[in-house]
Amino acid sequence: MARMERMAPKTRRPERRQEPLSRERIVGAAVELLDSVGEGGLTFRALAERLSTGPGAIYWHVTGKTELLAAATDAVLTGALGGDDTGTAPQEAIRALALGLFDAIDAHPWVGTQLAHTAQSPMLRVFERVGRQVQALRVPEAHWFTAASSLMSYILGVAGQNAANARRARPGMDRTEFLGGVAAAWTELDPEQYAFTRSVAGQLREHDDRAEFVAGIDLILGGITALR
Amino acid sequence: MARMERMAPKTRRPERRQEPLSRERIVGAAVELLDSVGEGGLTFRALAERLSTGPGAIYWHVTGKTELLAAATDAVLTGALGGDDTGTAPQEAIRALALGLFDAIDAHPWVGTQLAHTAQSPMLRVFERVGRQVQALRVPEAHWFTAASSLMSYILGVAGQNAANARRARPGMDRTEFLGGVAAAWTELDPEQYAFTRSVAGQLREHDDRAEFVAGIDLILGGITALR
DNA sequence: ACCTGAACACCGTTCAAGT
DNA sequence: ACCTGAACACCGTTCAAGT
Repeated sequence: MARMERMAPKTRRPERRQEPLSRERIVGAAVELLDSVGEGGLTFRALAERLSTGPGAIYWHVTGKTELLAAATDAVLTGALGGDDTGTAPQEAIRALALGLFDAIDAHPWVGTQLAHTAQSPMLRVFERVGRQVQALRVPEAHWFTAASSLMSYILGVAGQNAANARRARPGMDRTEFLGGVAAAWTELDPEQYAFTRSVAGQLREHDDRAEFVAGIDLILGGITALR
Repeated sequence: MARMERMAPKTRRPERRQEPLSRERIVGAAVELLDSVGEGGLTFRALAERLSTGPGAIYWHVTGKTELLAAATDAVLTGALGGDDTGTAPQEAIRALALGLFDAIDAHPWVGTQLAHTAQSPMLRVFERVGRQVQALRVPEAHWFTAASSLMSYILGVAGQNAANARRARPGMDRTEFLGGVAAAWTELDPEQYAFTRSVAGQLREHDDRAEFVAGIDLILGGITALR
């Protein structure tokens, strides 16, 4: 009896009584659903069940599925943009920002798809963050726009494609095992049509998406700093 | 009566008798439907009507919607990969290839979305084409994979995002009018949160997606050639 | 071998009715 | 003001039946 000191709280544990529905709770549940069951799993009925209501209730807080997906995307991206760059060298700040987005999209692959659909406002925030570092790199003003938009496009574009690749592999498969399989497939391609691809199959096997991603950033940064 | 020389052809116009269904015709009709009514308009029922059959007939030639979309994407991308690079300087060949893809995706914006979903084989073809030019640039072999995959990711990623932007603007709106509107909106952003974005609103106004796209390629090419 | 079209299970969205 | 849940219109896919 003394064993499990179950000092009952004075007030009953609050029964997990249904908090009221809210845009915030809905978007949160949507993100969870997207993460666990994928884009096809996000259904107003499934979402309603998870929130223990009817599907119609959701429409009181959200105009429809499009807005719901946009809000979910926004939530994830906002989380990834949390860091603070003050005091960091511009190149390093850009790498950190890029990796934050890369990891967020890798963890929530459906965000990659959404980026192509909506997501106006998060993109603007990315643009601003990148742009400030471009300024800090002392790039001539005439090149600011090009430099910032190239970087942003690369970051979001590549992160999105990486997520797509990840989705293709995923089914519990081990990473190196997967890469090995693809590399093996490359080796069996037609030697004439795919001479180059075959020649880098080995590099694929020991390749690291994340490192490759940063390497691409550095290529662009190299091009940008050459502008001054 | 002589006015409209309606010289009736000897043989009756061939009645446009129903050619038999085929994977090719189905994919062609799907591309047309996607172009004209967008991704939401591609329906087995709509497609069947356009081909004057029932929806079930399509399943004899195609396993489902996923394969249909992949095939449509493949068809467009294959068309864009038509050119021949032999005899062109590598940098120029890469720009041409990139622009071909950019224009194709711009003309068929739904391809941008699909790139994030499937499209394994067309990506491999892009990779090979880009890779050969990377070799021609005399990049050290250890960097082949990184250089080629950075370029490909940038090309497909940016082209896809451009298509998404285009879709946002499209409704018949004039291009410069549209850019002017966005630039004006940028000018009204919070000066503290969006200092950089506001400062390049003018550059946005006179900016050219296509030129910007190539400028980004050149940045990467700059970084790549710095590797040797 | 190929096509037909009704039928099935499921979806986003609406809305009268409730509290 | 907010929630309920049946109902509507529509979707991808299947399949027995036809030719």
